[in-house]
Amino acid sequence: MPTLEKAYDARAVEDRWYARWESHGAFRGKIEAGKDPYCVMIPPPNVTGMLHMGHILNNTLQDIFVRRARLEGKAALWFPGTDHAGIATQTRVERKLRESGRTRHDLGREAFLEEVWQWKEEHGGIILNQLRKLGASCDWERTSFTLDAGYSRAVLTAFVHLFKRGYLYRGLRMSNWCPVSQTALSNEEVIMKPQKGTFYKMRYEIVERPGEYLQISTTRPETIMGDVAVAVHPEDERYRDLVGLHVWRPFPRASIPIIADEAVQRDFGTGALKVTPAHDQVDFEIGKRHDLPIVDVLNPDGTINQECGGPFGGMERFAARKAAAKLLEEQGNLVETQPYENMVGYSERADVPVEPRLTMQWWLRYPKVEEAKRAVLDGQLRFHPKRWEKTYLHWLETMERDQIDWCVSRQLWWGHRIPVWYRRGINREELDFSDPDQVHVSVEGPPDPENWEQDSDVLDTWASSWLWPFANFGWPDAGAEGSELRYFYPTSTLVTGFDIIFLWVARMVIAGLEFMGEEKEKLDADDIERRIPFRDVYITGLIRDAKGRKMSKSLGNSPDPLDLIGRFGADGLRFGIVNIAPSGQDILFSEDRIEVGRHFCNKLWNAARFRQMNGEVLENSSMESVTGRLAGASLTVYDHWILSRLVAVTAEVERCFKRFEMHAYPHALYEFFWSDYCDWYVEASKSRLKDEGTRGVVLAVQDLVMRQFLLLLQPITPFIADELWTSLGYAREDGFLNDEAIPTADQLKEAIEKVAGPLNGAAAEEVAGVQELISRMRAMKAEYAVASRRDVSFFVLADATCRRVLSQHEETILSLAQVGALEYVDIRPDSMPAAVTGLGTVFLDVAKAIDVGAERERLGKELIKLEKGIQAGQAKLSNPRFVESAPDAVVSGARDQLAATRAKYDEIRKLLASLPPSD
RNA sequence: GGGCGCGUAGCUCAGUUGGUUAGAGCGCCAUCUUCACACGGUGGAGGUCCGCAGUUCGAAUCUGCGCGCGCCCACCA
Repeated sequence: MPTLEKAYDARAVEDRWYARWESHGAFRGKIEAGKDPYCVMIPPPNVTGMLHMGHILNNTLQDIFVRRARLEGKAALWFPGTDHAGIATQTRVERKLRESGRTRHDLGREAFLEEVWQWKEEHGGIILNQLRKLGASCDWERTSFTLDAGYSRAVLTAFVHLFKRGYLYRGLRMSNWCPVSQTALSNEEVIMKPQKGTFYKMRYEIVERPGEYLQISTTRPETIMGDVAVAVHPEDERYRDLVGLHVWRPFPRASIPIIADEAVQRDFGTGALKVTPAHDQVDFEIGKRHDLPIVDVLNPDGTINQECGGPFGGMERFAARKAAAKLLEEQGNLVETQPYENMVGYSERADVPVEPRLTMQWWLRYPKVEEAKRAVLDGQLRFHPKRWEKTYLHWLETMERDQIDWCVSRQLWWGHRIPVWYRRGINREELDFSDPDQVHVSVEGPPDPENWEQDSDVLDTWASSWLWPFANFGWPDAGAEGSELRYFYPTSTLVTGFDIIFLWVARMVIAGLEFMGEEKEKLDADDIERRIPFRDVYITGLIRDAKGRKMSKSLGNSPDPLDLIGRFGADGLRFGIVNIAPSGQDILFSEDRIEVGRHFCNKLWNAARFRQMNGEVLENSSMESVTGRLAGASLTVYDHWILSRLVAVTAEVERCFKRFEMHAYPHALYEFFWSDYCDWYVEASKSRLKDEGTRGVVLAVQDLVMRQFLLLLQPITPFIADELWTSLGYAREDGFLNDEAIPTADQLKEAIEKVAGPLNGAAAEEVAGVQELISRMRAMKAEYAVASRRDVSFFVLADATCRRVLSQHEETILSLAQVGALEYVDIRPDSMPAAVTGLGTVFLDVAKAIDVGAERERLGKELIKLEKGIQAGQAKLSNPRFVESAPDAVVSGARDQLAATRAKYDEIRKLLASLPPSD
């Protein structure tokens, strides 16, 4: 058995253990007869991504759930993989090409895709190795990728099904266009941001009344060329007589009608709206209602086009805005400008304003929205913390009410190409999608490909990752009785951030409901139960810096997780980050806040070291072999107390997992181990360790505590747990903590009581009394500046009952309070500082004259505190309604407390009276 | 405009069916290098639980109003 070093060195331990785990296949998830399945699907990181703090928190929590499940005897599987991340990855490779002066179009589709695959081979999967450093217990042999052949087949199959079931359609609609990525985006990929700009008030001359003008406000004068009408509210008195007339559009000069439409807000701006159907959703709808032409003035890259762009053809859109304003001014048509801030949609990826643009896209009408809501309302799918259920439901309700469809096509090359073929030579504008001679939709493609042309778009990445929970198990081919899909699906817990509840979580639920079973229009409760992709969703907060700012590259406030692992240890980082994560709120990160994790590991390490130094490690390979050493032994009150606390902390951890209160989990571990075990139990048992006759019992208790504690701890700090598991002799031959079963609180209690008899329920109270006494004695020593002296004595004034307790604990008291002797007295010694405790009054023998004034003040302060307590207690107990209505336990508790407080109060009064008069 | 949440010690947060005289970590002050651990021990200072009103025998906890802050959703150009 190697001796442990003085300070814990995580580096020396962690890599070694991970390699052992992996080579022994410790994380392999498989069907195990008689065991309950437990499956976590990793939220697939972008294949070219790097580990950031969000991943650390998220994946630590997943690992905690999975490792705990293993200890609870479940067949656990953590399924890893990466996401092809269409826009992000394609953009990266295009950027690289641009460095050598090329674009993807120079290469052509096929050659470009080869380039991307090449990039993926070189740079993909770095993040997976980083997760190994963190200790993630993924089943790496399964590592999935959303563009793998099998996965792609699932994606295309889903598309074909949805098309055949009538949920997918192609349509010319207003969509969010990113001029940088040059593709359409879904609403969820557009982020609204406040943008400072200008509000331009301008005037259009009325055609039928030369010299008269209509004033119009806009933030976008660069789209004037696309104006096809001016709209006012039908009930707006100011403009009623103008409806039906025309105004002159200033450039290119043209006569456009003044129309009335209810979509116009009378009290906004001038109450007259320029209508640009090609570049605004509202305008588009007004255009439809009034049968207006559509004039598109933009190119796909956001520049103004030559055909309709009038004088600004070729200009970049924001330059054109300024130029248009200038031209208005020159024409005398600009009435005034004012600074203005409005919300503008930005492309999430490219971080530029998106353009509402009329384009031909594939749209998905969401199926099973009603069922997705019911899954949560009926409690089959649970969010933790629960309040996120409202966010989820709210989004689904909006989708349903406003019939918002999902734009699933992207004008990219990197992704799943849409499995739709159009017969060559047919006008694409007038296709009949129900005619298989014109449009072919299948996974395999048409049998005569030479006569067809495939849709050039690919699918939104989220339209592949929404199948993640079942596509990874081989759907649509798998699903037979006895298959992994049957065994592990629905998966157990999903851990993710609230930012993708819409993008991913809700859509996975919908996909599960739609595909995990026979095609069915309406689902009943049993169907929902079987089809949902997971039962529990644990939502994490966002990691921010210490000032509450989002972490970002540009701020440079995002620490490198690998660097942190190097300095704190993966265990230290894991413990630290979970320890500071409040329940479902954002997390303010700073290094000194996670230091506690490293310190805790070191404390644990040294406690194990202390155990090692005090006696040979004995046969410890099962709980019974440890408890067996307690048989027939006489346990002290401290033993009873710490073993009761061990049972209690085991129950507390069980509660944390059951209720998904993961912030309370490290707190419970920390407090038990540091305060109860190290500060009190280990310290109090030191004297018994020096005695041959009692050492064995103490070591057995320590071994039992450490064993159970390592099992409780392993999910959060797996490396050090396994290291100590082995060095303290708990490991079976070549085994891991990973393979062990954790005793439940009930099992632990039963095992202890079987050999040692019932645990003493009153031990806690007795220990608390001794702890109070010791603390008071230490405090007095510190106040009188004799803290470092061990030869001071205390006099004790106590009744017979207390004396009996004190004498039983005398050795502990002397050693923990660092006192030479306790001397029992029957009368109050004069002129000594004193403290009143539940076990009697203690007097510090300072062996010199005390400062009477200071002592009087000290006691006086305490008297005031006690007085307040007495008043509160009296007020309560003299109220008959309290005595009648409060539970008996509360009333008797209040009585006991009042009595104890009174006793202390009286004793202090006597102490004060016994002090000599201060002059 | 609609929705969600937060306000407790200098800082970050616990406090889950209302029940003793409100807690932790960090920071701060003092003290100790005593044979597990200075990544440590011991002691201490520090709080009108945002405010007001209400319900109750009893409120940090429940209700209402107000103040301050954060986030999400949303087509007022």
